[in-house]
Amino acid sequence: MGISAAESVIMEALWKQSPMTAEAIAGLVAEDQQWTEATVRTLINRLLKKKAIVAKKDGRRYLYRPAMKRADWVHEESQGLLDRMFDGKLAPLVTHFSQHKKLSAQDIAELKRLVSELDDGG
Amino acid sequence: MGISAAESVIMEALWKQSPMTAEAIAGLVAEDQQWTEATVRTLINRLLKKKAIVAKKDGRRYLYRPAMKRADWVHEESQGLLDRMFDGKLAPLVTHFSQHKKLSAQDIAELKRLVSELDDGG
DNA sequence: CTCCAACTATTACATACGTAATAGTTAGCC
DNA sequence: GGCTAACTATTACGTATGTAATAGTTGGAG
Repeated sequence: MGISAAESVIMEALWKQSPMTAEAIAGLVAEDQQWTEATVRTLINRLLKKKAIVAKKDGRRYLYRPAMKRADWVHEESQGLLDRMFDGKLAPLVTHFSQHKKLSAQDIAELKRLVSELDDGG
Repeated sequence: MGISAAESVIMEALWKQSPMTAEAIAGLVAEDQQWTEATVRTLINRLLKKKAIVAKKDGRRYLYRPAMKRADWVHEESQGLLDRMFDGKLAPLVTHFSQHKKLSAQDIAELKRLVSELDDGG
């Protein structure tokens, strides 16, 4: 259904740079993950099947690129979280963090700036 | 590892009211889910195994109650999302919503109030 | 005591996911 | 044109999850 955690590593690589060959993707993610190239290829194929990425033949190999925008994915995931635990709304999440995580002064400053800009810019 | 989506339905029921018997839980969640009582019992047992809930014998049956606070669970999940897609910080998530979801006037008012209170109360 | 009803515990099974190995195909080199 | 290296595609396998059925246990009614 959705993009799994492991698959999202591939997506992030492609959002950072694309199109890329499977080899290039493997190279990029190898910096953080302990995966073999076979694993990367499996994930690529699952993403293809899910239509989350597309492939275009380039000579003997394929070049892969995302079929969805990162912002859209981020939005789906975020809205999903809000729906599941914050009545679908952003404010209660902010409330939660303000009550539990003890936002840093910098976080608060950032939030204040954001909110004031919201007021301004629309 | 974590609490799955289906399992969280049981948790939410127990956070709403506890302790409860398996039957009572099944009754509560039956309003929203199409699950048989067997399914509810499976989920209860998995949550027990994960130590997310505890059982206490009450005569011939068990009473179940959460072993973790909802706020803690919400926090883990939320922080997980922030870590995975917002560099671990809250402000970028708010930025994302302000740019993409077109927050409603009410959302913005709420956010403004929250932020001003943050300033006040510490 | 024995049997049943009410509970709990065990087992089932399909799909998804994490992780990977092996098989199949094809573009070039000789 | 056939072989090999480089790619892709297929298959594998253990665990998690969603969903549930069946087996086992035990407190009470007779």
